[in-house]
Amino acid sequence: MPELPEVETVRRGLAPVLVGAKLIRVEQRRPDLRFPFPADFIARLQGQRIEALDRRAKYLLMRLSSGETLLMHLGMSGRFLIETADDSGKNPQKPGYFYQNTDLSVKHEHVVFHTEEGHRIGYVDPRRFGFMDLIPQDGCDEAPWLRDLGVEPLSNHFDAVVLQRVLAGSKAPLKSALLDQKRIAGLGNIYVCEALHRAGLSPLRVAGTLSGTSAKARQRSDALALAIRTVLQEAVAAGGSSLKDFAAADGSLGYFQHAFRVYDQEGAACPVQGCSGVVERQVQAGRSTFYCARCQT
DNA sequence: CTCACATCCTGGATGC
DNA sequence: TGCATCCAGGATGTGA
Repeated sequence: MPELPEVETVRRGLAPVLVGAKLIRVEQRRPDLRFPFPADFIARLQGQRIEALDRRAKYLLMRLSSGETLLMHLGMSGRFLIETADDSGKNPQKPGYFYQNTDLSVKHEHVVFHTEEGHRIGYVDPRRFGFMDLIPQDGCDEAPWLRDLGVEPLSNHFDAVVLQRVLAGSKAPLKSALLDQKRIAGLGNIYVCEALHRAGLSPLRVAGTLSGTSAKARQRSDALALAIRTVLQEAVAAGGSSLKDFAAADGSLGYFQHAFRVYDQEGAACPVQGCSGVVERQVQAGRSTFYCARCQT
């Protein structure tokens, strides 16, 4: 579930259950995910009260009463499964929640949080590209995971001028530059493709061409900054995107995938009014890029 | 420094 | 049905 809108959706789903709750028991089912769990992981969590649940880029940050922060990254396939004490598995699904205890979610449930309030929150991650760490709350922006992250695209600190600055001098393809978390934090493959299409910009264009003082560069960076904000806002409002993997097990109700204009739409007509192009797929830096070569220039 | 690429891991879809 | 192959939302470390 891993781009910014999906992580934000998870945060909003978990917050009502976790914020203010006390962790009375934590289970750790294996020594590592993508990386080893930190030393004394269980002991540093059990007994802590959760004071807040924040998000930075694609990271979830659980603020603990001990003064530490539990940092969690969902990788490609990480998700949370929430059950309440009186939940016999028949409760209706709620946005951002994953209820069904399928074989897959049991087999790949690596961490379980039990709260004093009677909730059981399982972390399920088949591919184990996710990870967890404990970092100090004071100066947590200086933690290695967060230190080099770029601007938060939904914050007030992001606009066309900032976009021009972070792309200045880059000879990388625009698509690759936007995926670079050091420049803008939180974009992934889907929303980069979608934002570029909305802005009418080619993923193959040299990123640095959006910088500079020409009217064209200004116009392009304006369009892209707006497209990035808009697509992320719409996706967050839709509860993120639920993709086809683990379809039977996936209890997510995010529905932004129905609003994709180019992502995973190879061969479809370009949805731009008056454009006669067809959505193409091209591999860039080892990953699929979807775009319309006619209206994205 | 910047960029392209392989790599970690598992499961699903597709093709023979 | 079985098996091989390819693909997937991410990010890091390497080597050029």
